[in-house]
Amino acid sequence: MDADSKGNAVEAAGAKPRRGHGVSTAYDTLKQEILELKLRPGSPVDETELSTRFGMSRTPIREALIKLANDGLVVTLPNRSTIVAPLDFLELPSFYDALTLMYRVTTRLAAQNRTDAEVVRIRKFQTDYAEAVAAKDVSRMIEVNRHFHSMIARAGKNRYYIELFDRLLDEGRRLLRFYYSSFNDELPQVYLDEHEKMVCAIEARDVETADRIAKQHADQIVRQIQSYIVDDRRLNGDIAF
Amino acid sequence: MDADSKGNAVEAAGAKPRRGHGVSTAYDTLKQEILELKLRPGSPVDETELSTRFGMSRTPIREALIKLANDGLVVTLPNRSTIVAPLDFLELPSFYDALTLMYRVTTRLAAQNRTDAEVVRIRKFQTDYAEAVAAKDVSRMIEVNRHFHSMIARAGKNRYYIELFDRLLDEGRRLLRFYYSSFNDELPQVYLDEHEKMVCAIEARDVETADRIAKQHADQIVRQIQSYIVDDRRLNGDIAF
DNA sequence: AATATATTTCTTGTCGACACATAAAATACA
DNA sequence: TGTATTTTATGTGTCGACAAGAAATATATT
Repeated sequence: MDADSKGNAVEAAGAKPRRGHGVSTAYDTLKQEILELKLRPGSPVDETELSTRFGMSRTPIREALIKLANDGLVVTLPNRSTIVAPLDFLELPSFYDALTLMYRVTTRLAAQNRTDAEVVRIRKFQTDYAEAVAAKDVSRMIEVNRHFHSMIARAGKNRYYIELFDRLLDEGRRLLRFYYSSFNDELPQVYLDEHEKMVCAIEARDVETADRIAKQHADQIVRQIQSYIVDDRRLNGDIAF
Repeated sequence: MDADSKGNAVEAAGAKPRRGHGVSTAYDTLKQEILELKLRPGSPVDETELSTRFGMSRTPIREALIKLANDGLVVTLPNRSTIVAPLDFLELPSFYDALTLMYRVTTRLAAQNRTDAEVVRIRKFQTDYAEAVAAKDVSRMIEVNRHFHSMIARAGKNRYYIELFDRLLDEGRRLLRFYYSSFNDELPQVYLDEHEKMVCAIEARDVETADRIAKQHADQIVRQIQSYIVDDRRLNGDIAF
């Protein structure tokens, strides 16, 4: 399972790793792998193993793990190994609540504070998303979707909302990944339309409409995740009969 | 200025510091000092100096600083000394906005989800606050105020809101500290009354009232900070004439 | 004298090693 | 056979040291 993952991220021989690139590469790589579920939720993360894998000392690994712990992507058990943060289904209601609120607030603020340049950048992600849908590249869809909404939050220019929202979007990315097998071809089109309306409202500086669409969009996503979970339950439930 | 601060946090000789208490003591102490403005915003934080001061290696100091950086209390300049996060007045509008929203959301949720035990604990902080007001202990007032609202957020039981709110409350603590000289004796009583109404609404599970009081309370605090800043400007403005 | 270059200094980023704490394994005991 | 205790093993927490990078100082050059 992790046999081939060893050594594939080792710096190429002869490369000169700049001072301080150790932590960032470890952090970025691990974050990506956690979000894409290449590292399974709950699985242990061995510092020593990572240090050999990344070809660096344990110190930068350690610092990267602390950052990941602060992002909520990893849980540190004192004196014992740290593990990839589990997907806690009991906390899903909190997640839905916060996600919906942040969708609304960031989209509202974007409609208020956007610059023209930011609208252009948001539209770029929207076309990227459309391409991913056309290509049926689910992985890319999930990633671009995250960037799309993150860009909207940035146009809102509230540092606190941006950080929380990014975190929620990452968590959502893990959830969607977890259930991406049940993705059917209908839903992406709904998202695409909602995104379009959202961009238009932001461009028109129509705060109330932006708010309404954001709420609608959030509800849509929450319903989707919930339906995934129901489907999942049904599969496991078969055994009981 | 920092002459007497050296060595006052060194572990007593002969004490056996448990494994892992290094980072937490450094983290807690530094956090406290930053929030109380004993460490001035923008001032450099030297790892080596701290390691001698706390009587431990640079490694745990480093890890504590990374955590503080993630809390936004410290800014790390690559290959350069890290500094205590400056109070950025340009970001105050964002801060007001987020603080108000979090006041409302957490108080709403507390009214919805509180247990009886939590109401008791919230009331405890309320009486502590009253005592601090009676004793005119501004420092304690600011600290207890933070715990009071943090406890309300905890009663709301949304992890994401709790974390963001705690961070905002800490930032607010620094701001209040910065201007605490202008504290007059009228305002604390207003807060006390509002807190009382807030607890009653939470106890009665009256979500709408809780929301209204929270907004009112947030506006009150924002106005206070703003008036402080206006007074501050006026002082500096005199030079221009 | 002013600018450009070399040197020194100082702090961070990284390393390898060691000691401690916890879990798992092995043993003793009822 | 099941439970309590000791032993081993594995991985973390901490340390001291070294090297790289940037600012500050000194030196050289026009």
